[in-house]
Amino acid sequence: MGSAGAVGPQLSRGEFGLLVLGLLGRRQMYGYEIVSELKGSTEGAIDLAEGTVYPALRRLERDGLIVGFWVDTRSGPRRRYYRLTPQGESALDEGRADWARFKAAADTVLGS
Amino acid sequence: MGSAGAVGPQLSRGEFGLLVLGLLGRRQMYGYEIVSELKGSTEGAIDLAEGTVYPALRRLERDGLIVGFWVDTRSGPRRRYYRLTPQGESALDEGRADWARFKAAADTVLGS
DNA sequence: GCCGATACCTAGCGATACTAGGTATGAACA
DNA sequence: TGTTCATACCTAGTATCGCTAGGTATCGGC
Repeated sequence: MGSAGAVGPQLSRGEFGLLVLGLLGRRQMYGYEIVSELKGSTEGAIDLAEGTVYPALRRLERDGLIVGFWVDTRSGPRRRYYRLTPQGESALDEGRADWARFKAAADTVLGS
Repeated sequence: MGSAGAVGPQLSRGEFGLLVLGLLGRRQMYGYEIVSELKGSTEGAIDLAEGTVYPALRRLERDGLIVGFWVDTRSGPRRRYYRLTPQGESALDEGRADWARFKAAADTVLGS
């Protein structure tokens, strides 16, 4: 699934997971950073709660799409950074394609 | 809610409801028609199950965004048509704006 | 009379997004 | 010293959603 099926199921459920994946496709990041980066880079249009992001990261790691590792800091609590696995890169590619198709389809329906 | 908040919550939960609303913004339709119309006009990219569409229609009606009415047919079972209420039109406008913002934000994140 | 296409509906399941908390670290300041 | 703040992580519980997998009913054609 993912590449062949209709977009609906993919995007409706793993939508935000895909966005997290997209961020991690640029560079490795930690959860708290992802929350503020998402909000900042989208001018507040996408403002996910921590309670959304942390479980999403766990699911992505559970599914083998990302790997996490602890990094100690000089100031403040340690951070758990994540980066994409090869599987994650593939999933991101598929996700981007799914997103493009869904976007086009939704635009057709919404008449934008 | 709707106009002011971040797009995420709106779209992730009412996403398909918005698409149904978008179809009904063009003309009144009945459930079964919506299913095939969605699939057809998006070339299969959006293929919602009946078990998705009928409950969505009930929610939209419950929320006052659409109204349904039975129409007898000469051939086959009767149909329940739906059309937008004034509230539904406003919600569709807001939904389109939300969609545009979310689309732009997601494109930024996904780098498309 | 039976089958297929149409057209509606729902219970139950799995998954998600969010709320509303909680814990812990280190810096700044009095 | 100790209190507060920003950082940074986590999770239980709740509401809701999309889907599966059924079910019912109407009408035309054979």
